[in-house]
Parts: sequence; C-alpha cells; structure tokens
Amino acid sequence: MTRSRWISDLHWVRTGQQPRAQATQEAILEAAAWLIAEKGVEAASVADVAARADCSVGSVYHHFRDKRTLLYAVIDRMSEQLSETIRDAVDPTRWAGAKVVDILRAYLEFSLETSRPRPIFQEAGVVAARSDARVREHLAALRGMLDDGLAALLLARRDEIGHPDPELATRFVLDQLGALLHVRLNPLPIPTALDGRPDAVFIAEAIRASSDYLRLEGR
Amino acid sequence: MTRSRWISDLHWVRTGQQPRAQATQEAILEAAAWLIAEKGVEAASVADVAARADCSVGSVYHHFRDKRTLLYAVIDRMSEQLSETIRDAVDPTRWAGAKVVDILRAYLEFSLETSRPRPIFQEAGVVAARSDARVREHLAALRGMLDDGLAALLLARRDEIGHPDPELATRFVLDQLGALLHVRLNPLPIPTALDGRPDAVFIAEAIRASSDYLRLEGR
DNA sequence: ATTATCTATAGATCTATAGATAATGC
DNA sequence: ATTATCTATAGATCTATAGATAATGC
Repeated sequence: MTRSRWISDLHWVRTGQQPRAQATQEAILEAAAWLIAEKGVEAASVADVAARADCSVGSVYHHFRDKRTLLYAVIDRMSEQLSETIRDAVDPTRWAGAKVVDILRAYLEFSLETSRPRPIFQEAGVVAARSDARVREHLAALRGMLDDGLAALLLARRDEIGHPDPELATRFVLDQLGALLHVRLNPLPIPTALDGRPDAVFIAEAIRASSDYLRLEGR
Repeated sequence: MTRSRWISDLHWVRTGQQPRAQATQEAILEAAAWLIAEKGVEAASVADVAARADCSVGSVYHHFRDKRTLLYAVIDRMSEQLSETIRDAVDPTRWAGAKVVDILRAYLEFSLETSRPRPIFQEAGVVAARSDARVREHLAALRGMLDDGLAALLLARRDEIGHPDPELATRFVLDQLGALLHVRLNPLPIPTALDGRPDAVFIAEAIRASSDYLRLEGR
C-alpha cells in the first residue's frame, strides 16, 4: 500500500508519484465532473468515467478507493478552487473606494461568468450531501465564507444603507441575490419568466431591487 | 389487454375497474412519491416502492408499464392537484379589493404552507425533465399558469406601482419571490443565512423588498 | 370469466477485485 | 523493483416478465 491522501478515514485517493499517474488522475476527475453534470451522479457509471478519461475501469479503482470516493474527490477539487476564489474576492483591500452597488454588481457578474460553464457543483453537492454530514458541513463552510465576507464588505459601508436594520437587510439581500443566481444558473425544469432576458437586464434589475430595498443613499 | 389511460404513446397506466385495484394503484403512487423525495428517483427501486405500498413487484408492473411510467404518473398526479390549486388561487374575483401587498403576502404564505410537507415535486420533476421534453413542457405550462395569473393580478393594480416599467418589474418581482421560495423550500446542501429565521421574518422582509422595488405608493 | 395479485427468475447493468502485462525510476 | 495500467470476471442489484394462484363480478 502506497501513501495516500485521506479525504476521510474510509475514502482515500492515491497520491501518484509518477507524473503519468497524476495525469490520469486529473483526467478521471475531469471526466467524472462532466459526466456528473450531464447525467447525474448515479447515471454516470465508473465505466463511463473510464471511457471518457480514456483509461480502464481498473485504473479508476487504482486511484480512487470506490465510486463514492471519486465523487468526494470531485467535490473536493472544485471546492478548493472555489474557496481560493472566494477568499480572494472578499479581501477588503481589493474594494477600497468601492460603493455598495459596485460590490453587488461585481458579485453578480462574477458569479454568472464563472459558474455558467461549470454547472457541476450543484448536482454533485446535492447528492453527496444527502448522505454525508461531512460534505454538508464542508459546503456550508464555503457558503459561510462567501456570505460573511460579502456581509462584512457591505456593513463596512453601512453609512450608505438607509434600511432600519442593516445587519438583517444585508443578510437578506445576499440571500435574495443568491437565490436569484441559483435559479438562473441551475435552470429548473420550470423556467422562470426572466430566463429569456439577457444577463444585462437581469443584473440591472437585481441591483435596482437591492438598492431600493437597502435604501442606498443618492439613488 | 385492458383499456388504459395513455400519458404518452409508450407510457400507459392501467385503469382499474375494481375498487381494490384503484386502491393499490393509489398506494403505489403514494409510496413512489415519498420514496422519490427521500432517496431520489434512481435510488428508489421498484422493489422498494412495492414494499412500501405493501404489494408485490408484479403488481406494480401490472399497473404501470415500466418504472419511467410510474415516475410520469407521480408527476402527473401532483401536477394535476397543483394546477387546480393555481387556477383557483389566481382567479381575479377572489381578489376583489385586495392590494398588491395582500396578493404577495398570500402567495408567500400559501406556498410555504402547501409545499413544505411535500418536497417531492422538485426531485421527480428535475429527473424526468432532464430526459423528456414533454415533461419539461408540461411543467413549464404549470409555471406559466402561476406566473401569468399572478402577473395579471398585479398589473390590474398598476396604479399602485411606481416602478417606471411595471411589466418588467412585475415579472422580476415574481421571479425574485419564486427564487427565494425555491431555495427556502428545497434547502440546498449549502444553507443560506436566512434559513434559520422564522417564516414571519422571511415573509416580512420579502414583502418589504418587493414593495420597495415596485415603489408601491403609500409605504 | 375476468381482473388482480404473488412468486420465482431471466437478463441487463454496474461496482469492485484479482491477476496478468506494461511502463517508469533507481 | 516499484508503480501504473489493462483484461476478464465474480457478485450484487435492479428492471421486467412468465406463469401460477387468488379474488372479484356477472
């Protein structure tokens, strides 16, 4: 048994010493991510993943203990990328001189741009979280990082906010934008009225709604 | 071959003449609905459904052509109930004398009350819609009924609305509330900040946000 | 006589492993 | 000598059907 990286006690991912091994591992993860997005976790078989990664089923199991571990690894990989991005985005020094609307606009634009080509996270996350508390906590922590970071940025500008309860209002606005983004990015079988409108209209109205609600000064 | 009801060319459901048969069919549908909600469509096996409905696997297949047909029947059953409710709710005569905020409040309260104990629809709908255009259209029509109905109610009160573009604003408000409800009712693995707050707070802030955005007179 | 139900099982996947073969690094 | 890959297959589900048995309605 070689050394391995432990996502949890039971779910190890082999750490390939050889560059070749790392490449296959990467290919497997990428293939799994896309297949999960396309067909759902359960419909994406290990054989499918192997075929798409251009390797054998045996190879997949050489690298990942079992199918669930592969799923965890996919989530792990994406959430690491995401967490880095978030940490970067909510850094206060980046936002010196910005107003509340600037922050909201950047949040919306950025979310639309980065998440659109990768609708994977949601599906994988929902399935994994359904049966595993650790994944739930992990994803909750990510969400918390984003929410807390944005809330701090907004509350640092509380003199702009006319709403009587700025703490509550800030949380609510973030929830509202989060919900709007979620629905826009993960189209339901039941499309919404605004689905057809361009991003620009969506963003404009979302910001207008937020600033009205927050009662931003000088609008 | 007995007479049957056709959901589509390939997916028939047997129409039981005997009361006993109708009872089993009902039990199967109910069992399927709950199991789908709990475990997801694919994880809920026909054997599971049969066990929960307290009948045999053979019986399930006596009533429903195949597993997919059963899924369609579950969706069909729920959407029929839903469509009746919607038709009733958006009837203009019910709302004589009501103001915009009354309508919005009723929409929110009603959605929270009725959907909370039945989180089935979403999961079943998403899976079925993924692979079947007819289901997509069907669900889209339902959504359209609700959206159009509510939009008509609001636009009939356009003198209350101060937003420069009432048509757009109406649609956007409905999207916004729909998204908020969706996220609140189908908790993501990533919980939102407002998930912990009571319904009353949620409703109050949602209405405040909507009326600010619409610029309802006399607030 | 017809309709509904059950039992038992064939056939199709799909996960995971064992064992053989090929490629790398020392 | 070790690490990575492949092929082939065992074992576990799960869908769907065939055929026997039980319950209903005329």
